[in-house]
Amino acid sequence: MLIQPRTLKGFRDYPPALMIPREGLLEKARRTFRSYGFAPIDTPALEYAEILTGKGGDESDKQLYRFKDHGDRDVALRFDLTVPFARFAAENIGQLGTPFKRYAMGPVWRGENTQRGRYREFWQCDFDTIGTTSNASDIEIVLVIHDLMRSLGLERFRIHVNNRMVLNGLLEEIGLAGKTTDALRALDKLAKVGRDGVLAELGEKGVAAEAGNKLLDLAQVQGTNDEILAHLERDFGGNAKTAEGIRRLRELLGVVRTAGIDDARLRLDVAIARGLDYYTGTIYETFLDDLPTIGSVCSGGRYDNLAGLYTKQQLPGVGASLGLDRLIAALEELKMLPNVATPAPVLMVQFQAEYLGRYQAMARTLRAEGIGVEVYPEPKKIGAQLQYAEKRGFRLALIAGAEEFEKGVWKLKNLAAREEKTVAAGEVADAIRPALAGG
RNA sequence: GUGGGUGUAGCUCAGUUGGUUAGAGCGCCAGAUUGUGGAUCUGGAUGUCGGGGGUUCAAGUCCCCUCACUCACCCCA
Repeated sequence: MLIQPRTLKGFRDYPPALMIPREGLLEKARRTFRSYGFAPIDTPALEYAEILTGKGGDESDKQLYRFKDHGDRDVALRFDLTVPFARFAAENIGQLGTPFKRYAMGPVWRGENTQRGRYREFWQCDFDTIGTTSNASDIEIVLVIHDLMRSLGLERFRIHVNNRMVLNGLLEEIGLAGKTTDALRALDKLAKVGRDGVLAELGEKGVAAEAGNKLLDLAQVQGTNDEILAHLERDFGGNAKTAEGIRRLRELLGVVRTAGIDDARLRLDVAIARGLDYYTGTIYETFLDDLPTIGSVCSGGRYDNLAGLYTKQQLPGVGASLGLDRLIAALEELKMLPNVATPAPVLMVQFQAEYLGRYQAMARTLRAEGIGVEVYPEPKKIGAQLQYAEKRGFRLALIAGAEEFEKGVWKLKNLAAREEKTVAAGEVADAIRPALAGG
């Protein structure tokens, strides 16, 4: 009896067509993080359950993959990279010193129901700064998100920002301080369920219609980012928390603008709150203009108390996380993924088997020049080999037989253009480079 | 986790009120074409109808269970 080959719900295989762009995105993300001075770290997939529970709220506890290991230890798979980082920081901050900036990329697991762009195993690319409450770090996160998205080839996106202090202050002022979580969760759905929907949910949670309306009025203030801030300040600037939140947001907008980023990229959105309980200040979400329904592809915020669960030392932090698999799902849907199943751009046609040695010699020469070359393994008909090359997404093919070797030349074929030119043996690499440069 | 939808060839799908050997397009393979792939022609292979069980003389079609995908809720990357 054969075992049926299959994967678990929410867990996936990654064929070359997914893995090649995936590795490309990871490489670009890595370069961006490093360019800002974030240093790489990694932490285990498995942690003591007590490290992870109670950090993201009830919901993330429910979603935890949790079990007893062979030593009867209560363990769980990480559901994000931020909580393990807080544990790591608490353990090692003495050696690391502050401020400390790190990036980490790896899989996380959440046992929730699947949906488009939503899996039970997915990769996050996290970047965080800990050890400082300086708003400069909050602002830098916006710059990183922006440059990250651009480096990944995305132009049409918008970074939504908010600050929990603004919301917390507002809630205090309208008498909802005790219902912060309920109120924020309801408010978070504004874009989805509309004003009446939010009011209804607030009503269920015991919030009076008057307070609910007040909250919504504020969350729905229209205008430019600056106008919204001015409006909030006028009405609630007297509250210390709100005032501080506004100050930070205003500085953020100003610095980002001065740093040369288009205002239209940033959207002050008082309605976003984020479900994770550990956020305390600035909040970020990033949406694709062409596919907003897939959700935020890069989110995060400031968490000033997270590491406090593991150490008495004050370790505030701020950061965000790129949802790699969700982003790839979006790119796939937007047909922005190249249909390439080969990581090497050049196919060496095995035209006449007796010249295999010469083919391999040329392939090695090119590889030494940094050009990826695959030598076709069988001396099949040239047409068949070219067809293989096109199907896999090779850019160029090299062809040579007795005639060419006699003259000391190679035929270099551009697969897409179906154009062929003859190149002297010593100039093959030079001829290939410009042909590959054009995207 | 809750509720709705879907699941037929590699892909996109058709398949009438249950009724013989389950179809189309595209793709794939071989040949026409033993130094060159987008065309044409000829020939060819395609499937446990997601899986299991049941009703029936008879199930792709009806019922139950299960798995996966998908949408909504919830939550989130």
